[in-house]
Amino acid sequence: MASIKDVAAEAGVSAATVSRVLNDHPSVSPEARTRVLAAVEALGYRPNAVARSLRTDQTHTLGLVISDVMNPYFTELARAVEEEARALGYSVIFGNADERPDLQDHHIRTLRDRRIDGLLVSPADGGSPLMLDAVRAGTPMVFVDRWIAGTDVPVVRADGREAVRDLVAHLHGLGHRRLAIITGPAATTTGRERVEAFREALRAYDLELPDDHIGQGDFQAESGRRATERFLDLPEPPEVVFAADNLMALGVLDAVRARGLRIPEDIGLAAFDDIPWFVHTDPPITAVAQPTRELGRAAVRALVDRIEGRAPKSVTLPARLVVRRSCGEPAPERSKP
Amino acid sequence: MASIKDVAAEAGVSAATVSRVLNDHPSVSPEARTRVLAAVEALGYRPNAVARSLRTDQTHTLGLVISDVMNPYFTELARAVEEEARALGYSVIFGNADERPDLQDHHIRTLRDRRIDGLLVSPADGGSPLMLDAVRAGTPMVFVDRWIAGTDVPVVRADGREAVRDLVAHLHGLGHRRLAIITGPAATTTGRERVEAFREALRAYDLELPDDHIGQGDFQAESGRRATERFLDLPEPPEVVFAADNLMALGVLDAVRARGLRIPEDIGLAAFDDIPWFVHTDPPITAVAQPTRELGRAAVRALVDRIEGRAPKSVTLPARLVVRRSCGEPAPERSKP
DNA sequence: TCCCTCCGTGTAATCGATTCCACGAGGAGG
DNA sequence: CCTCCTCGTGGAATCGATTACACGGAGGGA
Repeated sequence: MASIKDVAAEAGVSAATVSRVLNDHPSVSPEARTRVLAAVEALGYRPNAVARSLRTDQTHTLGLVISDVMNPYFTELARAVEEEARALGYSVIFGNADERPDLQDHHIRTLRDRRIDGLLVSPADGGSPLMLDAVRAGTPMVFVDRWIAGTDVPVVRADGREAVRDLVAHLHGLGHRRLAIITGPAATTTGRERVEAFREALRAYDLELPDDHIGQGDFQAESGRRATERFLDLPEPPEVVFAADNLMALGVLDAVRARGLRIPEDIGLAAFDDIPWFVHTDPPITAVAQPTRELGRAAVRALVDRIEGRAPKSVTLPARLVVRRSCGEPAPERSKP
Repeated sequence: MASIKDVAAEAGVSAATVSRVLNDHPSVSPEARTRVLAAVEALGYRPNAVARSLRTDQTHTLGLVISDVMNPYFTELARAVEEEARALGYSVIFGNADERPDLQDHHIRTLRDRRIDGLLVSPADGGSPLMLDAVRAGTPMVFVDRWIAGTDVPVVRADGREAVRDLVAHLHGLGHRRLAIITGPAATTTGRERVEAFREALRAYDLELPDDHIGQGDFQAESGRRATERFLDLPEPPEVVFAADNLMALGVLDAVRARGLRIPEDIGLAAFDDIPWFVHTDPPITAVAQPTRELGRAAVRALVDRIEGRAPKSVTLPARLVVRRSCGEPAPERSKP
């Protein structure tokens, strides 16, 4: 692979001049410029990003540590992050933590070893020493979706409070009174917040949220299945289950189907996170939709602001309720008569 | 951030010795080794991967250029690739080509600029000059899922021929005779092969595949919708539609639902690629399942073999039919009486 | 005419590692 | 006791870029 010296030789100038042309430094004569450009063309020269990074201490690469790639919500987030990063001239290295703090640490470590310019994290836990080290060491960082308290890292996230209130209003309007929730890990902010928002919304209708109506989940399908089975074994099972993410909703579907029960006739279902497939499940699922792409874009912008010396700002975007049929009473349909 | 010199100073040895300890070179005295290790610990030193890469000409990074991240099949593939790569000591940089050749080229270019050790590609087209350049330049490469003829790049893929035969047998057994297919882009091998396999399987039952029963799709949901509408507008619409990927199957679902028709009563549906959600759609969808994780792992192993100087081998794994209810006649269910 | 300034360019240092080579000490063998 | 080999170590070159600095020549002002 041709190096800058080869180009310099071909163009009959020094490597310094080639570098100046490539970084369009002002003081290069027009003749030198054209000769260099011709040599670059002739050799198909491409600057070695590794060497450049070593010298400039910039990799133009961002790290994204995501809790679970198989979760469509995070997939969409990742896609949006990559798009915006590309638009701003950055590449992205993804790390899939699979909700495991040890894997999360692994990725943070290797990403920092590679001297990425900044880190986008959706923490799987309350913050490992390693992550806090990274923050303290001054690695530019932005939290997305989930965050860790007690740091001054900017946070880009959705606020579901309003949408959860709308959901409870919707359920109450349909006559449901015994509502249950399957939460995420208490170590995650989203795990805690979503129960809190739900509890608060219930309070407005003088509804209770007894402990046996709170299923402890981990944002994975299997935990949704287990929690649902426990609900169904209750002497008086809940009328509606609210899953705090889309994968656990899948688990609910599984469990309900395994017992030969039907949604919404036997039990209702709602989910946090809306994804394309929810339109096509049996039945279509009512969900709280996050502005996922905007979150991804905003997160990258905040991180790049931080990297390039501008003040990054935290962003909170509203989520909204999308009513479908999984809690009873069909949403208006446009089917032909 | 501490460098090797800082460690050397702290340990009272030269940088060369530190390097030797870290790469466990045999000739280092035990005392020097412990002093260096202590200094590394004390300073929290981590080698700069950028500098190391410049010197050794190895980045321990693979590039994965995928046609569409939002497609669950590729997501699963990406996950498997990252897992296996991690196990072998490599990181992965993903590039999402979104089925666009220009984006694919962009990613190949920036990945090569970053001097990735090898490239895993699922080509969105028949091979751009840039991709062929990369092959000719000797960049270690492996094609996964899709491939490009006329290169000696190893290919890791699934063979769906047998499973498609099983599918046609299944459909024929259910009494269906007018079968249609929605294909992928003719520029992709999977786009072409799947029609070919289908056509061949039909021939065994003396069934025709008239042109108006071939919908030209592009592996995206919208094209599945459009093709289905055209099928439904036919004087005698097909009895079953076979979508050549899971996203186009989603489009079929959309189109059928929009007309107020039902699956499988009014029209049957089968898909290439099985994904978790197909169990939960209305109705559950019959699909040809690829051994996605094994493909991902095998692809990484082949690529790493190539990188590390061993002879890489192409791998073809069989796909298999998973029968559900979307073509009629329920599959055996374990629901309680 | 002389001097100062500015412009274009090349030389060399630098980033942080790895690795070749040389050197001194110590042990083995003659 | 001398020679030779091995072992542990440090010095210095190297990877491919960027960039501070020096230098020569041209041009302008006094």
